[in-house]
Amino acid sequence: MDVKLSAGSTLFIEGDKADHLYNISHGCIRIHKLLPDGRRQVIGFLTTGDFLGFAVRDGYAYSAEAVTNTKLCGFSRVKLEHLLQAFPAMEKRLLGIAANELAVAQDQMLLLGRKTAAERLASFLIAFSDRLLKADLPISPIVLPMARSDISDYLGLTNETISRTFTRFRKLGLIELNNAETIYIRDMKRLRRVAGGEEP
Amino acid sequence: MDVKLSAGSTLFIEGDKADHLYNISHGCIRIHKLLPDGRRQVIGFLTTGDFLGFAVRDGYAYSAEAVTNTKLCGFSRVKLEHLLQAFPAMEKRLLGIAANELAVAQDQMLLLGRKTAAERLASFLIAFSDRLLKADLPISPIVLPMARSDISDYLGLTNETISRTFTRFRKLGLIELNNAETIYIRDMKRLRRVAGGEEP
DNA sequence: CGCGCGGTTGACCCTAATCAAAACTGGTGG
DNA sequence: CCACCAGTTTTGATTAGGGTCAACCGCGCG
Repeated sequence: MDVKLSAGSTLFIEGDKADHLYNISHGCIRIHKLLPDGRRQVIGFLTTGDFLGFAVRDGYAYSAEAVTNTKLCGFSRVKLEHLLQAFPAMEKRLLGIAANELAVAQDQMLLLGRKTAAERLASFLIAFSDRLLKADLPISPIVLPMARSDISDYLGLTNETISRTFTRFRKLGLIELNNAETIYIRDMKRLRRVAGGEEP
Repeated sequence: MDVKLSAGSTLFIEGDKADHLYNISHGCIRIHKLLPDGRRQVIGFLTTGDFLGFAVRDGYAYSAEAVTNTKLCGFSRVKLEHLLQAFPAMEKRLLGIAANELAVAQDQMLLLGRKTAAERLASFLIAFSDRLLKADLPISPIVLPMARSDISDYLGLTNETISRTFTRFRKLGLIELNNAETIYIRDMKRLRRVAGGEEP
């Protein structure tokens, strides 16, 4: 079943009954968790081809919102159950996807627990660039669909720190910015070293 | 195939060829990632019954070391493949386990990205307590098998901060410590509120 | 007994957060 | 077309939470 979301709108929120699994046909979705006082952690950004809505218990563990206009393909949980019955090979594929998500999540733990602001932002840019490359999309410039506040909540920082770090990178000749969304990577090698924590 | 590890010894390190999946028969395993300069992020602590060694690519994504003397049951990847062929239901179980791990990892992202030191330590104690409860083990006192440095690297903090926060909790009457390992929770309700970010 | 290691405590520092304001940006309507 | 406004981004000044460095404590072990 197809779902269309316009930028900024909500697909579901944390705790909603998790009756669907979605696959993104086109667009960008942001998933996040909130603390009672409003502090937000963005868990990830999902794009074309990504799955969304794995849930262990009966409720979603996070909220999902559209960053850009997005089209999704939704499978009801019961229908999915039948589908898996019919194509057991799919289960293996889902397991592979979940294991991959897990590895990504663990990388993000390293980032959030131990990396500096510069290392976090560099890692983010590198990951974004690698994702473009793997999707056979043009890799330069990088056009960020999400706001600074989304990036900061993803990296465990504030808007101000993101902004300052961007200008620092600019002054170091690592990147170039036209406007806030459009980024040219000028020194990929050094940016990678920063992302890996090998360079101050 | 059974494996015995004595406290402190290494099961595998990040990048090793991931040819086995393990199930912990008894003991406690710590998994972690390192940055080139030695900064460490502990990804998790695994105990009796937990699985260990899901790997997407051909290498493990983290290192695994024994916290206490540990006994594990190891399945070679090929044998596992056969096992899954024979018992397809097992795949569904593995998927469930992976999805659960993913949810735990996402909670940890919220913790690492947005929680204060006090909230992190409280969350850790609550999670430990809940795990004891779920395993039908005595819940008081909590006996921590791991060192302060393990806890700090798990929570993205330093030993000193962990230590200071323990004494703060002690002074607030939230917990009581006999020695460094043995902890009595004295005000579970407030500790839970701190863990959830609802109390300063 | 004394050594060593892990843990605690103290003094000070630094990174990133907070608070505040200016610069842009895009959209609306006169 | 341009002035205005609201929201986002950038920049600046100051603060604070947790890190770093160092001393001290306490316990187990050779």
